[in-house]
Order: sequence, then structure tokens, then C-alpha cells
Amino acid sequence: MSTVRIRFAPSPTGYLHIGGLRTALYCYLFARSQGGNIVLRIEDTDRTRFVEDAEDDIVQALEWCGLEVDESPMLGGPYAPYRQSERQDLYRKHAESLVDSGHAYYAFDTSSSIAELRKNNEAYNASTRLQMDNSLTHSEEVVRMRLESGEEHVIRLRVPENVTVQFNDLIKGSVSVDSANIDDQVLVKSDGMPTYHLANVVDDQHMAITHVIRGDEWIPSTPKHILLYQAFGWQPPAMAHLPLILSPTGGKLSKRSAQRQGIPINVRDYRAKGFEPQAVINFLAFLGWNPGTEDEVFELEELTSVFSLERVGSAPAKFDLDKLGWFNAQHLRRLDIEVLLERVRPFLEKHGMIVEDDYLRDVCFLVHDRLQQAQDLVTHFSYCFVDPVTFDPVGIRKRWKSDAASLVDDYAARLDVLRSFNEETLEFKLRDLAASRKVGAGRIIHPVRLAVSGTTAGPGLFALLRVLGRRTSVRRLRNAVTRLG
RNA sequence: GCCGCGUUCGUCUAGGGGUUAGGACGCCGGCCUUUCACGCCGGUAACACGGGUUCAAAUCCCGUACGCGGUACCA
Repeated sequence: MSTVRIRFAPSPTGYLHIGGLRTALYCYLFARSQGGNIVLRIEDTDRTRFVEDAEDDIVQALEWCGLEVDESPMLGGPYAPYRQSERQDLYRKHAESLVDSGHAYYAFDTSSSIAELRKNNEAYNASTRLQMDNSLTHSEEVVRMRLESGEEHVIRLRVPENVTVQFNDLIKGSVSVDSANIDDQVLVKSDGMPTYHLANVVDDQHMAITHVIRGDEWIPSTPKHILLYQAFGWQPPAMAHLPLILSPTGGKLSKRSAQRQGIPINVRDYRAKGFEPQAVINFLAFLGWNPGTEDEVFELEELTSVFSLERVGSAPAKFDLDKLGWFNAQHLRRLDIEVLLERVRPFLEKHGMIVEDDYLRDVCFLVHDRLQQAQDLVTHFSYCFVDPVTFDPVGIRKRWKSDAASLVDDYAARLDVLRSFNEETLEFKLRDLAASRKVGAGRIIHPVRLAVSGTTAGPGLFALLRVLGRRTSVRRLRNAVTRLG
């Protein structure tokens, strides 16, 4: 058995989106679980949709997630080049060999004559090809002349009549299609570029790909590819078509539908929003696959050791942002505090907050378990860095009673003269004050929290005060006393 | 329209002839607690429908419905 070789073959028509990452992930997991190799191949045969920085984005997105590839345009490898635009001659040569063997033909039809064909609801296939303008309907000599004169043309696959094309998909099982339902597919476009169908078959063969793992949307074209392999006399690789990721409302997870649901669509957006790469990977892995146990939280390397294609389901799955949030919280919590610091820094900077490492470390330690996304630190816990400017009105009504100002002021006075600003002392001083004023501790705790953070929710009060430090704590307490009265 | 693929709690899913149909997210309730989270405990909720096959069907077969995908000189 030869070594497993998998390719991830995106086309650079835009930034890598979440569905593409899922495909890449499954490719990676399968390759690694089999001890095989994975190659990144850029399918840039559509010049009209080419996006300049897309390739770069794809590479960075994979890197961010830790999906390392073995061969790629920048890494090189034994089957270079890995950009299809750089392999044009190969495709042309193979297409022509197909014409020679009678499996393909030149076609000169204008776009308007094809449009007319389709208007009559007819396909370009065995039943119509003889009415069209191609090398099947003209003498060899005429064809040669037209070709030599540089007339625009394409090369089409001559799909055989009345055969059933069948293949065994590793995920879907047996799939078969009657060749009558397959068009004479364009193999080489009039600009000389191959279509996906040709390029992908030629490259998979030449790059010794053993398994094609790609999205469900390719199932209908796979019979065309099988036909191509047969025409070339090649053995097709194994096929595995992954179920699609759907929008929560059911449709295709398009840019528009995703935006409406608040779902980031490009991988770079997940990064920008403070999602953990491991969480995104974990979430994606479980969209259509499960290990058969009840474990759910996995890192990439752990996934690699338990992944198998047999356990990939065949039904499409809806994207669930809440579940992703849960995975993110799980992975965020497992992060080493120093790594968390790195995660959180960009968000502080974005908000113009300059914070020293030691202090940030204290804060992170304090709120670590309460973060779901890294950016929560600045959105939920800004009071760790700047004095509160507003106080939650509901909190005021509920917690800032008539004696609050005097109690808080008293507490501030006691803190102000404290020598060791540790949690035990802070708590002792507060309870002592409560006792001497004959009130419950909560009568002070709550207004103090409100004064210091502007809200009624948050980490343990004494730990919070300790982190804020004496100067800040006292300043905020006194400030609240004057503001709230 | 035609072709293909699919259908278990709201969502992700386990289970594939005999199960109280299991887990996770979400939601609800409780415990913990100075608050809110975390955590823990408990609850809610599903085999699309109709026919077969069988002693027995969520599970196998056939239809129907619904959903999704494809139907390009896009991938």
C-alpha cells in the first residue's frame, strides 16, 4: 500500500472561509491519522475571479490553526509547481491526448449558440453535439485550418453514451449516475486555462494523490472526473465527500446569511474576534464527525489520534455559534496564563489601553474562568483598567441604600491606612466594619463592588480590590460616594 | 424541470432489528456563594410521513414529503 497523500486545493477567489477550513481540517486529520502527507495546491485557473492576497490569507489561516502542510507553493516539494496556473502546459498536453484518443474534441461554438441550446433546455451532450460547431461535425482538414488560424475554441470531453458511471464514496457509499445526465464538459477554456475538472484530475494523478477529500458540492461532478480517469487509463483515487455546513436557518452558509446570524465567515474574522484556533478546530471537527465516545474537548493533536473517515456522518450540519462559544470557553480556560496574555494584548491596544505585564497577569488570573472570548476582557472587564464612568442603574436601586455612602466612605478610610493590602485583611476589615455598624456584610460588599466596578457582577470582591490596589480602590470608593451620595 | 445527496431533542450527535432512545450546546430549576460566572446536581425536549419485511423496526426495503447540492468556457 502506497503512502497516503491528500491535497487541500482551494481556489484563491477570496479569503479562506470557515467551510474551507473544515475541509482542510478533515484533510489534515485523515492524512496525519494515516501517517500520510498533505499538500496545498492552489487552484487558480479562473483568472476572472482571482484575488491577489487570497493565497497569502489561506496560508496564514492554516498556520493560525496549526494545520501544517508538507508541500505547497512556498514550501515546494517533489511535485512542484503547486499553482495550477504554472502547470498549464501539462493540462493542454493531456487534453490534446484525449482528443487524439477520441475521448475529447475541439469546439468552436459561440456563447450565443450555446445560450440558444440551453434556452431550449438542451444539454451539450451526445444527443446534441452533432448539431454543434466542433471537430466532430467538420472534416479534419477544416478543423486543422481553423485551429491554425488561431480561432477561439475549447476542448470538450466526449461523454460516452448509455453508460452508468459509478464510484464508491468513503462517506456516501455507492453513487451512480447515468452518462446521459452528464454534459460534454469543457476541459480547456478558450483562454487556454484548464477547467477545474481537467486540472484536478491531471494534478491528482501527477501528484500521486491517494484520496480526494472535498465538499459535498462536488458529488455531481465526480462522475465527470471518473470518466476522465477512465479516458486517461488511470486508476481514480478514493473519494470522500464531506457534508456541507449550513447556516443556522438551513440554507447555504453564504457570506450574507452568515453575517445576518452574526457568524464570522472568514477564518481571519475568527482570529480578529478573539476565538481560539484550537476551539475553532475542535468545533469544526465535531460538525459532521464524532469520536464515538463522550469526550468533546480535543486539541488538534488529540483529534489526529482518534479521527477516522468512517465516523464522518453524511448529513449536512448547521452552524451553531453558541456551541462554538462553549468550545472557545473550554479552550480559553486551558490556556496558560502567559499565552492568555498574548491573546488579550491586541484587544487592549485596540482600545488604547496601556497595561503593564505584571498587572495584566493579575487581571487575567482574576477573570480567566469568566472569559468566553479573549476580547471579553475589554468588553466585560474594562473596569480592571479604567475607573467606571457609569454605574448600573438597576444595581444602584438594588444595592445603594441610604447608608451605602457612609459605609463605603468608612471602608475607604480603613483601606487607606492599610499596610498589607491582601485579601484576608480586606475581608477582615470589611466584616469588622459591618459588625461595628451592626449591618450584614452584604450591606457593604455590594455597594463597594458597585463603586469600584460600576456593576453588580464580577469576580470575588476582595480579590478584585487586591488586584486594583489601594490607591485605585480608595479613589473609586470615594468617587462613588460623591457621585452617588 | 432534470440529476444527485440527505432526514434521531431547537442545534451538534450516539445508537443501526428487542435500549427507560444516551451525551453535548442552549433553555429552565436547585446547590455553592458577597454578586455574576465557573463547577456540581436535576429537568425540558427527538427517531419526518405512509406502506411493507419481521414474533419484533428509530434501525432493513419501497414510496411520499421536506431540505440541501448540482445542472457554467466558477471552483
